[in-house]
Amino acid sequence: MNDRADNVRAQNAPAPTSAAVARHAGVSRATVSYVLNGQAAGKVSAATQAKVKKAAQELGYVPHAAARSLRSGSSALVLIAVPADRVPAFGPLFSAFVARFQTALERHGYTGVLHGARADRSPEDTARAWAELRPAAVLAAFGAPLTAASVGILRRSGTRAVLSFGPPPAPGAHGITMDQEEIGAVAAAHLLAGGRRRLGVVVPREHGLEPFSGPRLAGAEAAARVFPGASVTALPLAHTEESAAQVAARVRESGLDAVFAYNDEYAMLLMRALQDAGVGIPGDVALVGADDLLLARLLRPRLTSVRTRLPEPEEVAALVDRLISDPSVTPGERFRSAAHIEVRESSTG
Amino acid sequence: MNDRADNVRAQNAPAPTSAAVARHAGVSRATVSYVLNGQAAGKVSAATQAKVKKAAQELGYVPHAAARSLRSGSSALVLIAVPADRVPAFGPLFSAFVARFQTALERHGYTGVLHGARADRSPEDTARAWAELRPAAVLAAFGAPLTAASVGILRRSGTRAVLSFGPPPAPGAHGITMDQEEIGAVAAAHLLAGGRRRLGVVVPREHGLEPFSGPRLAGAEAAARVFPGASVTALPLAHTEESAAQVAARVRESGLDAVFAYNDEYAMLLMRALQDAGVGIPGDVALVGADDLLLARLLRPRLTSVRTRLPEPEEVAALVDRLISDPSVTPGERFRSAAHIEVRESSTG
DNA sequence: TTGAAAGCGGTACCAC
DNA sequence: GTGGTACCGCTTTCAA
Repeated sequence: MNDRADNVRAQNAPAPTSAAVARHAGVSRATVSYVLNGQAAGKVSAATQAKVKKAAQELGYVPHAAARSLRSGSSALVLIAVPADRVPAFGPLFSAFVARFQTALERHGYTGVLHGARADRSPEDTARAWAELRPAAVLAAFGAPLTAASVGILRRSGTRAVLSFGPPPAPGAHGITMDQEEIGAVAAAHLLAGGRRRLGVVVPREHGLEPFSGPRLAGAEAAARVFPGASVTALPLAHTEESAAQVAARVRESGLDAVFAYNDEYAMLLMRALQDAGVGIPGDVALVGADDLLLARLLRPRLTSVRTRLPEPEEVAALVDRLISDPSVTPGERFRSAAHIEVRESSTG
Repeated sequence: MNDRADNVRAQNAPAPTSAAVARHAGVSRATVSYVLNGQAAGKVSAATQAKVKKAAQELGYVPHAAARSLRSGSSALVLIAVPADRVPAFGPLFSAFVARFQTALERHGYTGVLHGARADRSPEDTARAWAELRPAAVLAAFGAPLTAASVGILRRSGTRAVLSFGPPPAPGAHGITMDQEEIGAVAAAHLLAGGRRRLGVVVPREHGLEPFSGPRLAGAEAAARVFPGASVTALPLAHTEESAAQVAARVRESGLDAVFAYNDEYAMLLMRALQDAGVGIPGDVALVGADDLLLARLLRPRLTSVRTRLPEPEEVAALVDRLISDPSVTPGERFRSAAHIEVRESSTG
């Protein structure tokens, strides 16, 4: 073991290039390129191929992705953009999606990487930062900023596919849309059908969830409009116990008889606060969450939850691949989620 | 709106290059480079600078990061590698870390991206995949495969810093180590000090958590060894209700009086199952989780939880920056977490 | 103050 | 079957 010496060597010795491999194998760079890219069939003799592979092996040669994509004019990079300050808010559903999506992309020959978009920049600056990497595709997830202008920046700089994952797509982008309004509407419709009329809808205070909370609230309001005597109250709630206690008090004072809590995690928070405040669930207040996490089944009472199916990561990867191959396809929505409600104890009775 | 035409244009018109900007501004490529990189002071007249900037603006020019790093010989990319199949298991703590880490890196001039490492590849193949991107640094988090050989591959291909985040570092890598044994030891010591002697330790069945669950179990066993009459039983548990019910039954039958449940999420799962099985907490069984999520305070009884502080993302970013600037620094551990236990109702009495 | 040109690492056409 | 070489977009020395 001689770490120190290794380090010094590592910083002095430049990375082996294909030219180095060629020299070491006694062939030309062209030959190296053919062999190492499987273009050697009928061009390079088996003996030469073996020599080249051996040389590459011995030198520890690793191709330089940047040089390759510079020459070929297209990169294998797929950017999965998420708003950096909201990452913690997404939870296990999205994490699982990303993990499988990256794997699926790799099978199609792409490298998917997650890139956090800073919130303190304009959508255009953000798009320029992405465009510098010359990705083959950008998937802007969950409200990562995407405007018509930023789509233009990306496309002009050679990005072959721009997709919006979550919110409706910006003009020029393809969309994999999860209908947030429907989630609110389904939750509210269930509560109204159960006889509740004074609905509260949690609106997270956490910055950046507006693209979700707004439409969910709107969907609930729309559903309530068709029920005579129904009302909907917005309930701003931060993800802390203090805030939950305040909202619980407010729920009691204003005599609400049902709450759609944005998602399961806010629902758990609020359920505790309501119970601590002596509010019976579902007796006094019916409670509905969303996402249908395992969490929902673990709460007591078990939590009714609206589940919106995410698309299969493999399908999205295939779509991205298709769009990269043929970017002339007219932008449009390719997937629209359907919301389904899993009724449990927290909203019945 | 003419999306179709825009698309066709987008695929035909190549991305504007610095040469295009030069032509459009009527200057040389060199001048463009100086102006756009702030090297223009005392070299280029103000009038020319304005011309260049205007031209870049008009053409929608975005520099090509690959070409730049190819020429300059160093990239601004920092790879945050995580095992793809384990991403969902990490939870909000790590997500928040990554978000802030990326932001901090950006302030140092780097671009941090999350890269999922497929589990079905050898550590060396994985390292080669990373090396193709020629990152300035690689942070292998939470058991992304890192061996002495893969560190070598990275360093030889020009990666200036290789860090391990979580497990102890492989030879040649720097380490930001979170001591898993200590977590188990602290939990067990607390339970033993409270008079419990028949300890169970949850070992998640989910693949890929072994680097954490193993040491946590070992730490608990070590702590138990100094208490006469104390025993430790490993409790394999999958993250499902069925599995939890089975483990709960087993806990009751084998007369365990305390369980360290790996983390808060498994603790919640098991708490429910135990309560459903009529086991009193903390009366019959004391329960301890880890991570100290908000979740822990929301459970009833409130959950005792071992918290291990993560390093500040800003500090890690600064460390990465320093290592990139001076890669000759001898590898070593730069941070070692300290575990702290937050005692609540689930383990007292 | 500006421009010409070399070259980073790889690819692929064309000639031998 | 193999090698020479132009070129991808950008930076940077060296001359003008």
